[in-house]
Amino acid sequence: MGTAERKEREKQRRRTTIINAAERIFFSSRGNKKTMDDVAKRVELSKGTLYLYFKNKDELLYAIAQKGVNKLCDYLKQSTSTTLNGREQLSEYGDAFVQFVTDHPKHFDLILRFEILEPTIESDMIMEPALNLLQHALTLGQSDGTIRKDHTEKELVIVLWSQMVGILNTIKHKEKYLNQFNIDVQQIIKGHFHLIMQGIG
Amino acid sequence: MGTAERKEREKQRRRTTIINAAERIFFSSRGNKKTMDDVAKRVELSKGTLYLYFKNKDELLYAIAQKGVNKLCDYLKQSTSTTLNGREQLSEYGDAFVQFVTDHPKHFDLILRFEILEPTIESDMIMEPALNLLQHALTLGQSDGTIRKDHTEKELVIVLWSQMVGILNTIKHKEKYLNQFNIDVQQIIKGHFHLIMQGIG
DNA sequence: TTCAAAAAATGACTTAGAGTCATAAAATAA
DNA sequence: TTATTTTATGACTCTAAGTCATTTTTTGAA
Repeated sequence: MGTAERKEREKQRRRTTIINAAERIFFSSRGNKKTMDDVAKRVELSKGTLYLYFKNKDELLYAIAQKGVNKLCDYLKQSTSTTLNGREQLSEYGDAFVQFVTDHPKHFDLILRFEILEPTIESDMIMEPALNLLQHALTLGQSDGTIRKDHTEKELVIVLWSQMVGILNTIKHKEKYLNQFNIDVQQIIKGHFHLIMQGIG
Repeated sequence: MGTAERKEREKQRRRTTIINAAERIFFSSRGNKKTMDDVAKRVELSKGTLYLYFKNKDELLYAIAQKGVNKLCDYLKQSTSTTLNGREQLSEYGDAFVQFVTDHPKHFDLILRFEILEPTIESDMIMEPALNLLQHALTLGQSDGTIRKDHTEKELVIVLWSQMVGILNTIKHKEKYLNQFNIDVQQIIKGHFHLIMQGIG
């Protein structure tokens, strides 16, 4: 009988339930309700049970962040077009990315968190799936001559993504400073893209 | 009589003593000795006293990070030369910065921490003094024609520094990932500088 | 020199929240 | 029906930051 299989499915379903409850808790702007106890209460399980499904709080957050990366990949796939050269495709991906951040700021914050914090999860390159998509544009550009060839696609994709993380980190954490100097966030993003598109060719 | 002045000086001296002790504690690679209790023990004061001199742990860390920024400014000043054009000066500053990070990795880690973490200190742009130096090179370059003028110096300096933070963050936190793909850190830094120097002109 | 007031220092205590584990309840299968 | 395995529970432990009533030291006027 397929008891084991059914149990496995139930386990997965419960895991998903926990992730969704946690998402609502962690993404709520309501004050300080962000503890595992809060999640447990929300999902109507005991705290101990949460720790049967997730090794620790970080693993739970990581699972939520992964959902975000999947969403981002959808955005990127959507903006993929065979009519574009590598350079144009890269630019499209940049726009799609900004759109994703605009549409799902909380998910993006969480992804940023895992880009930025001391790695707590073993296999920790949460963006990998999205980076692989980006890399296609670079490979394409290198073969159609629209992107420089003095660095490998892998190197370039890491440099580009790292720079992007830096820019978005500043936008998120230095809002006060930017305001203080009347610096427009849109201008920063534009400036970044201008530099990159000129530098990449 | 100058009692008040003397007291003020003693207060400053004690503050410095605490900062130095904390630096040795926080920068020690030895296991887990990184608590305020550990600092208190080291400096031979009670924990309560630490909180008379620093509002919280973060303020103490911030003071250490500021020492690091001062050191970095020394590096930048050292590499300033009137014989260079803006673009060349910028490049020199890049090298000086890498040298600083090499010489003082722990200080740099702490600076990065304040660039990256949710702002806990009110006036939170710890790098400001160093950014002002960088900005001189940009201003110079914009007037001698070696640096693009379609963005203000302030915008450019923020974009450049943010990108740099992103790159260094990746190097620090994604070491495993980079190794996994046999990616050389030096190549990443070079790639970054190549892109920037081409993009900035 | 004396001594009351002010300033500085103390460390036991409180707090918050992550993570644990002995125990109990539920599900399984013989 | 019942022994065994799986899943769930929540009271408890642990850690480290931050507090505060009390004590000690310093100050300066008499």
